[in-house]
Amino acid sequence: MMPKPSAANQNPSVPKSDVVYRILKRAILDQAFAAGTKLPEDSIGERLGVSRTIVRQALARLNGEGLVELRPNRGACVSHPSVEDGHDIFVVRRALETLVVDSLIGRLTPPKIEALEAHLDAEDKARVGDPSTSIHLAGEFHVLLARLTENAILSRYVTELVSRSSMILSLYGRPHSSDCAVSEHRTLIAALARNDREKARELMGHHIEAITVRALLKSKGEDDLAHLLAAYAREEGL
Amino acid sequence: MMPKPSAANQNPSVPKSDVVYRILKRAILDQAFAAGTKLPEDSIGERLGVSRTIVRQALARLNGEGLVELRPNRGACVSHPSVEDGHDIFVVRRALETLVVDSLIGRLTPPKIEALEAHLDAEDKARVGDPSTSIHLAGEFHVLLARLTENAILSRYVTELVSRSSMILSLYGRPHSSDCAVSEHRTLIAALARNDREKARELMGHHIEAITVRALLKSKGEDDLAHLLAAYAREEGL
DNA sequence: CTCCCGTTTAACGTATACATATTGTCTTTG
DNA sequence: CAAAGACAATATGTATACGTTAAACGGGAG
Repeated sequence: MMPKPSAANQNPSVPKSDVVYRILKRAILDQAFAAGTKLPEDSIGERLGVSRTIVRQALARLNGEGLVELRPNRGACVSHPSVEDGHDIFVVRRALETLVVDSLIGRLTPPKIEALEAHLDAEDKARVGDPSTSIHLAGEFHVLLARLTENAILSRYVTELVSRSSMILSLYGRPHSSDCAVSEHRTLIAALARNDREKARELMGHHIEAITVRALLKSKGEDDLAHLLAAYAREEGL
Repeated sequence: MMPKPSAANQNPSVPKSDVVYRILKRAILDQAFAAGTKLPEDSIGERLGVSRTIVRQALARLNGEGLVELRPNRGACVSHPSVEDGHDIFVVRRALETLVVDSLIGRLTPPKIEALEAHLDAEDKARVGDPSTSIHLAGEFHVLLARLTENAILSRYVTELVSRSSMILSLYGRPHSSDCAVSEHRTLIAALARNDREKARELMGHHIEAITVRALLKSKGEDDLAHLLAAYAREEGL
């Protein structure tokens, strides 16, 4: 049996903890680990050929981003956000992505617009291919948009929210909803390109709302076992 | 010399790394450490009576919140945000705090309003006392407001932004600017209490803008030595 | 006197070892 | 038979040790 999954020793100039962080993050977002899955430091470290120290750091970081829950003395597990968490996330996301649009108006240089359109093309191409890639690109679109504002904090927050949105979508969304319609992205970019602030804001608002509906649609009182039980327990006075 | 600063061993049910995290965070926000101060794991651990492991975790967490800069293989130091960072922070803060107001309208129960007014009274009392306490309370007001939305993500972001704002203020603000005028907080709460959404939004917007001006006022081309040097260097083609 | 390069030193990155807390199970007892 | 307590297994919390990197220093050549 091979001691490591693949890839020989990487350049040590990139800390291992970063590598493990990315691996775990990707695994979680790709739903390789279902929500609630326990993430023991030992097994992960052994599987990845690193010590617990590294895994621990990665888990702490993921916890900071809301992807991993860290229960003291009880181990880490993949986050299982509630429907309420979902609402909270999308409410904040709408505010911040509207700010993204605002920040971008009047500051989108031609090369930036090109980058965006290149991304749209990629999204289109992926639409007929791997659905996993398609979903990933749809999220990346929003991340790219945020990054173009050159506002580091805004970019970081949007990135985090997009990640968590994708968790919400996988938990409560339609089985194979295509996340974001590419056409909505296109019309938004068009409005941005002609510096139509009001239209762009409106489009982004509607777009996020559409995503919200898709992500939380299935949630009309099903599937969120923990949440339902909590409701019943409350009725019983527990 | 005493091996530990004070306080006997605490309950081990609260992880030491949390304690160290809070100590360092407070120290940074109280400006006990100036911006740019190096934070070597060894010395801090020795001083606090914990191992490097603990300090390391705390530093990583602070880095995640933007209070500490973590240069690979070169150690950690207190963040030294630029004026541009300051602008970025306040832009996002305005968007999110406006969202806070929006979320609160129509949902402020009497006990919540009482809590807010109690805080305002505390702010008033502190105004004549310790200026450090006063500044701290002014920030806490915004944190409290955000927490009352019961939106965990929103609350976390606002808390983080308030922390970073205080760093900006200490770096670029007027020497003894009183951060937030308590009166601005009072009028805002009044508007919230009578569910006047438009007025409350407007007041919050103006308030954040006022804070922004106070925090970045001194920055008209002075004090930010590194930034200025960088500008000159750029002119000289360096 | 200045610049370059090998040496030194301090600090980080990582692994490992020990201590401790929690969970599930088994036994015992009413 | 059910419930309470003890024990073992598992996994985390923390400390320490080792290897390596990068900044600091000092000597020699130009």
